Amino acid sequence: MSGRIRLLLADDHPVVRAGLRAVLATEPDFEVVAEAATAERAVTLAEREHVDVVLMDLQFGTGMHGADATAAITARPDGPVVLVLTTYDTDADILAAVEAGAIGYLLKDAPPEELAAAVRAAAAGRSALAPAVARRLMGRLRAPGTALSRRETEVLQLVADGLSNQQISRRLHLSPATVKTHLVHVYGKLGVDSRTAAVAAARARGLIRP
Amino acid sequence: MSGRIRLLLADDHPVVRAGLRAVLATEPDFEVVAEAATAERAVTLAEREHVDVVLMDLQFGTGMHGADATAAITARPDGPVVLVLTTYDTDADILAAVEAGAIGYLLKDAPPEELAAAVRAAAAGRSALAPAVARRLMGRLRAPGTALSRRETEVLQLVADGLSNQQISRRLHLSPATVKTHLVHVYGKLGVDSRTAAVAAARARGLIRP
DNA sequence: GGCGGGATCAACCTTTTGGTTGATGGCGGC
DNA sequence: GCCGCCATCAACCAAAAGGTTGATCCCGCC
Repeated sequence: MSGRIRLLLADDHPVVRAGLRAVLATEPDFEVVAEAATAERAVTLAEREHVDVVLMDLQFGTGMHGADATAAITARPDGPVVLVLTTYDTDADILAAVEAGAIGYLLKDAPPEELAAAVRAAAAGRSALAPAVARRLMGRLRAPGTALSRRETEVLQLVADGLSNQQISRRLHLSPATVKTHLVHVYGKLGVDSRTAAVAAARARGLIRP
Repeated sequence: MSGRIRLLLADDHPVVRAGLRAVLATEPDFEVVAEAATAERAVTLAEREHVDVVLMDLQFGTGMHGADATAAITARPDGPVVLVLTTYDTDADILAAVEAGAIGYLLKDAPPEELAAAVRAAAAGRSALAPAVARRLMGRLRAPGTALSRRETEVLQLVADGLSNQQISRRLHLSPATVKTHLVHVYGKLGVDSRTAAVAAARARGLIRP
């Protein structure tokens, strides 16, 4: 194994970047070589600097999303691996990050030791998932039949936006009966029995946009 | 002016605590004397240690909410002042913190200088609000007739969580008729005519937690 | 002391939703 | 070709939610 593991921190919060620096500085085999306050800057730095692992937030205040930056970085051959480090663990976020090529997914409340272990795993090409995240992925694999269809998700999103069945039927050029049918199926899959509960459950699972 | 400003950091994320420590350590007149990973511990430490300013997060993974801890700390005479430092800027959070007695409200994406300035202001008994927060409070003062009452917000939050009127009435020890009355008032204030639309509108305006 | 707003509840009625059953057509897999 | 899943629609009934009117109590304010 060659020298120290070279890290790039990508997070829009100065406090979080300082915290990561401080936490990672206690590990002698780590070296933080760059910081990025935006996703765009992270992509630039990842290809310009010699970096082994990128610690990537998903939500940036403005501009590119962390998942898009992850895709851009991992698309390059011989590029660094990307370890996602975020506050949220919704299905939508996790899936987006995994599909973008992230090698690991950590939550920001992780203790420092777990963080260090995940960075070493990522640098060695091994995957690193927070326990809560792993549980979510497992649950999704175990119960694939409960995934909402495209149309069901579309209808549910409009419900979350506050539309009535009739408004949804007009918006999607459907009969009100069809909207009701879709919703009844959604209720069954989510284990709820009202539109507001369905929206809450879908939000909690990250099935619709926040 | 007496000695250095003594600080207590209350946040459930180790990385954020380390970041605050690192950022505040660059100010020679600051001294971080304690850290708390839970709101309960923050209350204990705030009365046991000699502390001037508490930097308080609002959301803790489990247990007491930061606003409740703030209320408990500021209820004591000669206690420290509480400066709320959180990621969110919804009306509900801001109002809860202000009513709990917080002297300031900062967002975690604040640059270090702003953070330091706010701490000094708080220590001197002056209020410190992030610009986005101040804007929200102004907007609320300009349109007071449309502001939701405490009870209305409480009911609406439970609606957003997916509860039926009957479940809400049981949860809050109310009659179902009262829940309906509150909601009708909410619909009028928000300009909507259904519970799902009310939740969507309240979310868009930051009246309930995301 | 009155006035307004908040919080509480009741009765009544209309509209919307939820739940069920059933039916049609398309599409992909074994 | 048949089966399962998705998408579409209909009719019917029961339950929940929305809308109105009206009432009581308490509190802070001028």
